[in-house]
Amino acid sequence: MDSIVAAGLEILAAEGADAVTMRAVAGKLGTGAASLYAHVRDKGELHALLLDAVIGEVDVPEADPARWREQIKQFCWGQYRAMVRHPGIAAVSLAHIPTGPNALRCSEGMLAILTAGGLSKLVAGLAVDLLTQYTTAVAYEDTLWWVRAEDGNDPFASEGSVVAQAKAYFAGLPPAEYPMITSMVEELTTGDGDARFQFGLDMIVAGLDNLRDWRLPG
Amino acid sequence: MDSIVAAGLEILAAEGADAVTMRAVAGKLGTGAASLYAHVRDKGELHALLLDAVIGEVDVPEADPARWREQIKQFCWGQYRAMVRHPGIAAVSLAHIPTGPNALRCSEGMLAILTAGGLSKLVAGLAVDLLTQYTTAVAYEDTLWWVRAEDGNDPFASEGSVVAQAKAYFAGLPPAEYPMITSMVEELTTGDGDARFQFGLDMIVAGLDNLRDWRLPG
DNA sequence: ACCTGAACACCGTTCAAGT
DNA sequence: ACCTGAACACCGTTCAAGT
Repeated sequence: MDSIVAAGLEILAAEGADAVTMRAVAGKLGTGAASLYAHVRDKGELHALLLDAVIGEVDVPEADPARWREQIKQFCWGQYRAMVRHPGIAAVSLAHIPTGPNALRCSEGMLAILTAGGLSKLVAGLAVDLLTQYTTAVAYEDTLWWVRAEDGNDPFASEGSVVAQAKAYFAGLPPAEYPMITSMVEELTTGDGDARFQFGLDMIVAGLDNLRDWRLPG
Repeated sequence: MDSIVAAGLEILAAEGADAVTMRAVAGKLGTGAASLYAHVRDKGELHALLLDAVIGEVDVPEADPARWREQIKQFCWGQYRAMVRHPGIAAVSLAHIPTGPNALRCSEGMLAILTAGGLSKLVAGLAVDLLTQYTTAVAYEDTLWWVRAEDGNDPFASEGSVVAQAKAYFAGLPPAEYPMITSMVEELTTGDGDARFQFGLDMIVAGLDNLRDWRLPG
């Protein structure tokens, strides 16, 4: 059952989330797909196990009230890097909403950091969801590039050329119809995944700072 | 080719994104799956067409510099509601990163509103990605509940009982291991999808207000 | 208890053949 | 140009049969 997770992670890294099929995992273990059902209820549970294994690699810092902004950013960077280390897992996370033991440990740690920082319980809870979702979504977008570069037939496909392609696409649009986009080509295509992730983190933390006592409408 | 989109949207609404197969769409049209390939390159293009059709329902307000905060929130609410009206489309959007003509029109309008509000071009561009991603992710989470309620065998499954289930789950955790979560059960499970979406919007706009001249690191 | 092969009911996509 | 049936190479899952 542990070797099942290991085999799944190998396939995930090599061929992406869609390639983690019952048959492929069983094949890597030298057996048939039906054998897996003795250890795992279905494909969804297998994916959930992979997800929680990856989340287990993320460090959660002890809450230090004076440094909550750095700490929450540091944690999210750890989660982001763990997902980038396992390309494809972000897709699994988006499809599942993680609830395994390691995910709980992360939520617990994030709540400790955020409430130590003076956020209300309600805002801390909402922030945990929002930060997790944001981190996952950016990691997912990064791996979309990876998959596309992988199975495209252009041997020069790489992160650089994807940006170049986007730049050419925006620049080629009719300026009359798209005055904003065509006048902002440079700004729209600058910055790699890491820089863009940093922007979102800075922005979310700034937003939390301003809404630490936000209340439900009505 | 227009009827293909209509058939796809019908299946999407009735059975979710996974049910929009070539065979199902062709079946609804009284033909075979192979016939669709005369009008559409592959399943991905079909999904992209559905996505752009839904995005076409979203209104984009004329930029009014004094009201950029309300305007951008209003736009995102429109996009959110359009996706909730077509359960399942959010999953398609997450998998594709929309680039159709209607998506371009939306990006153009958002950039106009945000730059009118005084955000730098760089921040406006990053904000468009972030807001679109946030809106899609929340709509997607909403429809996850919907799907689960749909195919669960519990006839009482509904939004209310999902929350009740989560509440019971959190309350049942060992307090020694999860002191934060168990002491915040009420706050963690309060607020429906709409209220949570509003929180994120308020937070993102507050964050943008504080980072309107953010620059790339280094 | 665990594993297996074979089968069932599905997929997306291709392709030769028709009109 | 458009449509079709049949086929290919896959899926997840079940189940009777083995050890």
